Amino acid sequence: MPNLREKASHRGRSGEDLRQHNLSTVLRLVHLQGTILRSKITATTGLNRSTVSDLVSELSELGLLVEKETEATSGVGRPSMAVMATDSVVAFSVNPEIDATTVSAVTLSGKVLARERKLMRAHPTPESAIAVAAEVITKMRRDLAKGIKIAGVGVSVPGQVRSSDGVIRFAPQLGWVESAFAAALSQEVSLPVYLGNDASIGCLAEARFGAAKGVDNAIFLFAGSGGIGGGVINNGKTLSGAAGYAGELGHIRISNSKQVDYSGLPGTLEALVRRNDLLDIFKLYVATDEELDAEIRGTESPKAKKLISEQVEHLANGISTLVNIFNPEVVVLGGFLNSLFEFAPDQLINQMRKGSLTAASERVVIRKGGLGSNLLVLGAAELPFEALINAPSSYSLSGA
Amino acid sequence: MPNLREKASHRGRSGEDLRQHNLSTVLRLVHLQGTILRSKITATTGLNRSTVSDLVSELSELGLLVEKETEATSGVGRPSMAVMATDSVVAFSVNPEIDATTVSAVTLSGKVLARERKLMRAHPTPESAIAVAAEVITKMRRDLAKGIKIAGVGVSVPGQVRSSDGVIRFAPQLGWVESAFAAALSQEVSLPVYLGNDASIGCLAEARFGAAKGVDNAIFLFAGSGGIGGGVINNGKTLSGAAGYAGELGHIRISNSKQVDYSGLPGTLEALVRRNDLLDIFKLYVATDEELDAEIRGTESPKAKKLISEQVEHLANGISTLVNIFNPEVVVLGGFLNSLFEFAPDQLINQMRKGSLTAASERVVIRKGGLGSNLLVLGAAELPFEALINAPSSYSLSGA
DNA sequence: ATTAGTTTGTTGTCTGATACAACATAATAC
DNA sequence: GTATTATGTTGTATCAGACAACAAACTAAT
Repeated sequence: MPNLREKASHRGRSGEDLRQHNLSTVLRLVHLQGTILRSKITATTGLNRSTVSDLVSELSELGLLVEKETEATSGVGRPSMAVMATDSVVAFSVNPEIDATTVSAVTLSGKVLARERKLMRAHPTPESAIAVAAEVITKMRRDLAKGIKIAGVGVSVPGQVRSSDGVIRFAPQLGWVESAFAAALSQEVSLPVYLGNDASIGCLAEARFGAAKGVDNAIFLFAGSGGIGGGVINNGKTLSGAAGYAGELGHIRISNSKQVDYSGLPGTLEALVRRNDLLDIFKLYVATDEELDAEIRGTESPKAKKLISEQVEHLANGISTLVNIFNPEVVVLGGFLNSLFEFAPDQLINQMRKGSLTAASERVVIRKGGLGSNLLVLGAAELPFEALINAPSSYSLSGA
Repeated sequence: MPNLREKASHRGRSGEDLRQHNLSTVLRLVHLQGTILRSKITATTGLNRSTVSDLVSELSELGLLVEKETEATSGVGRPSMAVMATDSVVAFSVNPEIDATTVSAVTLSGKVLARERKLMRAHPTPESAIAVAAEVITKMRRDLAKGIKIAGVGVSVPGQVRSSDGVIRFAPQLGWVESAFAAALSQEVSLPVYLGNDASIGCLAEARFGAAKGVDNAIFLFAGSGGIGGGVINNGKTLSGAAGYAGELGHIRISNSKQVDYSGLPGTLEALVRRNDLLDIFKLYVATDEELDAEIRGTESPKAKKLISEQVEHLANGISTLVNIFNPEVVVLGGFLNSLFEFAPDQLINQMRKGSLTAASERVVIRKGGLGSNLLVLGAAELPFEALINAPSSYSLSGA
């Protein structure tokens, strides 16, 4: 028999857990909503007015949120207090890429205080990326106002991350293998460091603040220069899998083609929907998603149209499979996948329906990702914020 | 803004919820373990001895579990009381098939008290299946000892089920479309009726009592005469999707073949791994899984071997995709899929690894389903039991 | 302007659930 | 038989949330 004590599902709850849960619930609500009336918190949580009052003042004393009188009164009765997340708690988000490493400072209230993109001359190693990140974080930290507290660092990794210990298993574009990235960066900056797969993080951001806001069952497909990543929100929670590798939606096999993807797997979505093939046909070497989108929109070339159309079909086939598996409400497309969708929305939707069960696909909505360049910045910052929100009264915040 | 009150994630908890949660935790533990020492409950839940004592006696008074002195003492100290689920709470499970409808009575302690398989002369309609099920349930109920309470009825449906209202959307083998099965059966027997997809139910049963017992991340693939179904356990919970249709793992597209499956979708796992093709090659018209398994094991025909080998490859490709998506610890195979696996385990494993990410597949174990014919019986009974366990003190049990 | 009505914040009290400590009980070990 | 160990039982303490009463701050109607 496995050790049952380990399983959260079999743990009992005590009064203190109750308090923690309710503190978390209130803080999460405030964090997600930005600003929210205390009366709204009461209504949403179902807790008593006096309890909410108590919870809010405890969170206030912890320095996690701020109360403000509402000026604009709407309706009869005593106006309710507005509650908002503090600007004084910050998380850093780090996004290592092939040619640059970006570091940002994000407040618990969702403001991006600073962003710095450090171009890397040589192909980055984990060590060089850690050094750059540590340097920028240390500098930003000095520049922050006194009294600001740091929740930690979130890193979006274009590759597979073992969530339990923050090890990068394999990041094909960067060529990184088995790097204890979180531990090393944490050592450098003396802050807790959380790692996540970039697509999972993007999914989280879209589900919290973007195109799938408020949706409990969503799929996110995101394509960049390094292939196709994905994430899944099932019942409001990120699909994680046993070791945290779940959600590799680019690597679903949709064809018996021998064409391989960036991880060497044949016939997958990523192998058949290739940004580089599109760039080639437009004779582009490098292009931003915007430039590529403009080409796709404007092209009159039958050859290009044929290629695009084929990719739309492959994408639809991939989405079909995912719809059958997950029965989502929303499918969010990011990067050039959205350009494909907008090129031929009907073709994509029809082909998707052809390949999926009626019951599962009848209510599916396909949407464009809504957060643009802030996607990974906000998403990565959510990792330390999530840890903070899950343990508001015991989480150890660091000074600036 | 969506109505936040609806979302469980934003609900606060009060003291009563705490009690409910702890009662549920204890009852669930007892239900899953069969018999468990009170000291073990204390250790597992982390709750205080006195609290556990209190919880157990409340559940005892509710007639949900029984305490017994342990005779076999092991170790020093006062012997702990053994706690077991009562035999006096029963759920009925119903399994409609093309040629028969099976009804069983299962106790909360996991014993199958009765089972009756009613052959259906004509192709069953929802109405005829409901009539048969109601008749058998009523008879069994009369035969039960006095004092036995009924938790409800669980139905395993070979098709897509909308979990919210217990409507069968589409059951291809049975030819049923849009049937309010749960409501109708509930009307007949005056008991709460819960519906589930057969493969999801099988998955649940395997995860609770069978080959994936104690595993928090598992995939279940089950093949019968009606195609391939599947279920997913993610973080200990059944994957449900927005409307409850998630987990249609037979309908993942793995090839660009035009061959369609029983739902008319081309190139899917179900379209390419076909029981009927195997039957044909062995010149069988109908066969049990055991008979088919014997043929597969014993065949010397190169043609048959080739076909089997192809099916193994397709199955491996399907599993690859699922492994990439879900990163499970265990993949459980049921029905003839297990025969395919045992025919060529190395081929299947190698091909699976070829098609999946190293990180995701390195620890995957493929196993044979361990519950046999009790699979759906136990699984379907879990549906009402689950409802009971989630609200032990307020669930309304019916008399026998 | 005054008053009634409405909604929300605040305060003190009550209830209920779990923790804790002390004691009782039942086994083993020597 | 006594010491030791582990568990059940009982009474008390603590803590969190519910509830009721009241105060506060607004709108609307007269």
